[in-house]
Amino acid sequence: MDHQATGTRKDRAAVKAEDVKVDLIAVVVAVNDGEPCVLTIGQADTLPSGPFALEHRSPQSGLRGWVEQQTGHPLGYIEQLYTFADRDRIGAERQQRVISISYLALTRKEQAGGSPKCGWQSWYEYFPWEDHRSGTPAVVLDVLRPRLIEWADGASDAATRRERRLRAAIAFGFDESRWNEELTLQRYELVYEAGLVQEAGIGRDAPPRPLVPSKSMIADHRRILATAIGRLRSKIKYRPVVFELMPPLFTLLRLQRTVEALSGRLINKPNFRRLIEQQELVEKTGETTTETGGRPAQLYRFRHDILDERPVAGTKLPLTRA
Amino acid sequence: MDHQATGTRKDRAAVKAEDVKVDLIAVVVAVNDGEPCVLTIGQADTLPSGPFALEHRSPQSGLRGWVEQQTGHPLGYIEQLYTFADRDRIGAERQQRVISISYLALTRKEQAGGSPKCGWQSWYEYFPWEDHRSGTPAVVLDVLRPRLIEWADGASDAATRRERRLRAAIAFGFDESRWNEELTLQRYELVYEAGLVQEAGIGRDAPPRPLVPSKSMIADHRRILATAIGRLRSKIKYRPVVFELMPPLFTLLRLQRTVEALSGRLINKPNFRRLIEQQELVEKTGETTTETGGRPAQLYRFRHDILDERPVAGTKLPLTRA
DNA sequence: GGTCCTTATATTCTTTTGGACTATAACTGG
DNA sequence: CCAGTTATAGTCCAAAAGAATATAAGGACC
Repeated sequence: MDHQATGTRKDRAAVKAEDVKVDLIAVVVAVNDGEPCVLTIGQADTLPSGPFALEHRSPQSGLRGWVEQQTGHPLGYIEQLYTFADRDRIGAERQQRVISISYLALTRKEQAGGSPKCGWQSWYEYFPWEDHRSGTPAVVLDVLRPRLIEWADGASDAATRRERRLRAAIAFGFDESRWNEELTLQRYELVYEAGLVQEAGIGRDAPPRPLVPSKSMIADHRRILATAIGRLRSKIKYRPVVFELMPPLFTLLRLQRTVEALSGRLINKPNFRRLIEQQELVEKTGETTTETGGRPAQLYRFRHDILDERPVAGTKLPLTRA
Repeated sequence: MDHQATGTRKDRAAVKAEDVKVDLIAVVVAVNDGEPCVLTIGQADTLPSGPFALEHRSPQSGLRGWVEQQTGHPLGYIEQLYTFADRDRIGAERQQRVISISYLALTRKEQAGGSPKCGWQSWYEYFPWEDHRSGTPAVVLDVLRPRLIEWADGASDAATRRERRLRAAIAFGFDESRWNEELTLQRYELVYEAGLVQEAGIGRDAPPRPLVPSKSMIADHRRILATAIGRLRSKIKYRPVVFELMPPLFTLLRLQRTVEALSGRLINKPNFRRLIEQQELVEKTGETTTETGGRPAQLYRFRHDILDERPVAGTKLPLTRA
């Protein structure tokens, strides 16, 4: 039992002396040319991060510092994501605790000239099964589905087999259930448990199952990214955070494409416009642009003052109903 | 600028040597006799907590241990709330970093015999302005409203005055805006900034403003509780977590009273029943009870299997519309 | 035993919302 | 000037959500 291992308050001095490391880690998101992107550093696929130091007033301010230093990008909107602190999440056997406080940050690519050592990666390179903008991707039907069924049926007892099949069906929308774009983390965990991604093999008796083609990340950064995607996909439905990703002036179609990029699914155009307009989140500037081809489009601007007036205003994708 | 103070990666050794303390802290919630309650320990109003130690596999398991040891209560549902880590959140001047990973846990009072050193406190004793079940409480209209306006008008420049008035109006639903029960944290922060709670005076030149009558908690535990309440009020709308607070068998009215206790507002009875029934979250047991007085009520049971079938099923209070 | 009170349960009506669809307008490029 | 492309406006319908009312079934009290 856990509580027998916790010790008493007298142990506190001993606890302090342990080797604890606290990291700040950022998932910086932008949408470039209709692709949702995440900021990475170095050669490997690594999220910007750095130790939480005593000089930092708050973790947020520390994070801003690290990201700006490592990537040259100033951060605007920041939101705490999750604190990862399980014992064997990093190195399996090292007697060291690594606590990572993760954050979701939203910016635009053009914000500043990035350093050479960082770059934007489409998040669908890490999660090719998450992009349903052109219908269900082939990798889901041809690769994931059979492998997951195989994994489910590989369980020793019938109850586990049933449970695994059910989880897979819900997460990926196999049987009657529909695709739910918010279940990014659950899907990643399934794929991980089934041993279908590279990082799943580390530190255990890896079954020689062939992998689902996708880019990996170091340590558990891919899990952190999955957490961020799920959170963002959920959040755009009830908070007007998309505008953090938009330039000052934009057309309604561009706004729609941005939301579609994030959610990974298409939206009905007239309904999207109606929703945006009736919420009064944006206002016309009077200017138009012909850069879109076809009839010139109105340029809109986000009404920043609305943030003060309405606390829970949302973008409300027309995706809600079952 | 923050990033100039962060140092480089070479500082890591020095960072490790710093005095960092990581705590786990729990907001354990139950609903007893129609009152939403939080579990506290000791004489003072203190949330159960303990240091995060290397023996703990995960923070969750560590938390379970501490709470069970300090209160005798085993925990069921646990969810990470927020990680508090600002520098001067505990002692003002000590050169020590305290990081608190906070969790929201849901149980029932009857779960087990609690230790003598712990007890349940109605959370409306800490937040008397949050209970709108009998209409807007007097303390909001008679005390908070005038004091907050006074505080807003005390600002030096006109812009700040306007902004403060607006924030107060939105958070408390003063002018045209309606009461939004999810804004618990925003309201606490306003009350805190205005110096109307006891703990606001610590470590700064406290203005001699009379306080709003309410119970306080040690350190920043009241803020953590506010965070938990807001999160829970939001969550019951889209996830069936209320049932963690219910006994195995219950009547629909009791379920409604529980939701009302949490959200702090009344719900239309027929609509609530319809909503619950059409979602198929519960099933009749066939048994009835006469303990409610009046016509005997059907006893229902939560359909636990629904959790496997539908990921995003919610309780959906009839509170959504503006 | 009947009356009244209490609570449970069923039903109706109406407004609002959100999803699908169609039509028209305005520009570009050949 | 015609085809193609995109922008914008409007209609229709089904589902959801709010409010209110009616009926059922027990207990308490006289």
